[in-house]
Amino acid sequence: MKISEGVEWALHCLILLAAVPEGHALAATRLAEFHGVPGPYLAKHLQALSRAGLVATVAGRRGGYRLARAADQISVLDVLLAVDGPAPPFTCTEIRRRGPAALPDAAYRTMCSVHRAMARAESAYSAALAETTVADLVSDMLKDASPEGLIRGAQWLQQTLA
Amino acid sequence: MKISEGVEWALHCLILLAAVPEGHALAATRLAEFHGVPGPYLAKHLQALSRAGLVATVAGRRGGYRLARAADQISVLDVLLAVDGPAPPFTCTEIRRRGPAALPDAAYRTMCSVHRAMARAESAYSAALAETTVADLVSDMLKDASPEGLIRGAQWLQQTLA
DNA sequence: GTCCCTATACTCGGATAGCAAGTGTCCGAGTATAGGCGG
DNA sequence: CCGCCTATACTCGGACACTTGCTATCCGAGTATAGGGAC
Repeated sequence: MKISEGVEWALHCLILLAAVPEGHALAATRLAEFHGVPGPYLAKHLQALSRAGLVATVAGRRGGYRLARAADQISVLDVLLAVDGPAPPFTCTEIRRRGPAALPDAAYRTMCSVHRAMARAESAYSAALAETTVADLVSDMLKDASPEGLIRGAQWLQQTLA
Repeated sequence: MKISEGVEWALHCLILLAAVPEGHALAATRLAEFHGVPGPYLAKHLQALSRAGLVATVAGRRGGYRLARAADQISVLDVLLAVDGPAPPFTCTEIRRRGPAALPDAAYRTMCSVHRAMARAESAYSAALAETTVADLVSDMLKDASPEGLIRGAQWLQQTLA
């Protein structure tokens, strides 16, 4: 089990985008250089966020990405589903229907016990991610980050948007 | 994010092994043919369970696998960690330490907010899996399965162990 | 009849190929901007 | 001086190679068993 690295990148990008004032946008190249990650590949994940409707794109010369809705209306779960895909981590292959003890398909009305147990765990996982929003990440970050780092980030942002 | 298919197989194997009476064992080949999965590959995952101490191996002619401890002492989380590996799904690459707003490593005392959010969700996930045991899976399965299927399984097991 | 020995057949265990998905990169289509030109 | 037009430079979007890890398989080392022989 492994979560795509792009999820982490996307979340950090959304945190940064939350600091961009209305009417401005950040290009994929800028987001990449701020985070020190390969630009073209980050663009791929930003496109996924765009398809999912989490960020809006602004075309043209001073274009780029901006949040499509308020930061407290974007949950971490939304980001995970957008970047990593909506497929659940555990997929039941119904192996109980194979082998010498198999029965006709009509005999299997309910999920198998293994599937139920995994589904319960995934619900708990999703719930935890759904109740955390990008706005929460921002406030958590502001609470713990060193003033020095925040100042540098703000200066970079101001200079880049100018 | 995708969980190895072997996790499902391993759980079903443990459920079946829970039905094996004391003093007997089931070979990997038998477990594979009961579940209709490729034998040599299943063996690989059974070895992982063996390394983790969840199942005990019996060598020799009438050998095979049996549970290493009581079914209510084996949690689903144990199985996931044994088969899928102990590495957490989300790995923080500390991208906040890169780019123009980076600071010396000493400035980063706490986990970043993204990392904390993912860690919370994974804790909820692990907790849900830890409180479900193989014994629970067995009783759930017995509750819902059709009598016909249970009879066939019991017959197969009796015939195989004889 | 009982015990011991040997050969056997079966078991697990790790090392070895094949394949799919994630990772990383590139170039083309489209658009807001900036400058130049005409009125 | 103001408005319009054109060329430009920048943006996103999807299509193309590469690497890592999961999937699938095989053969070798080790052991309890079953049979045969000796006492």
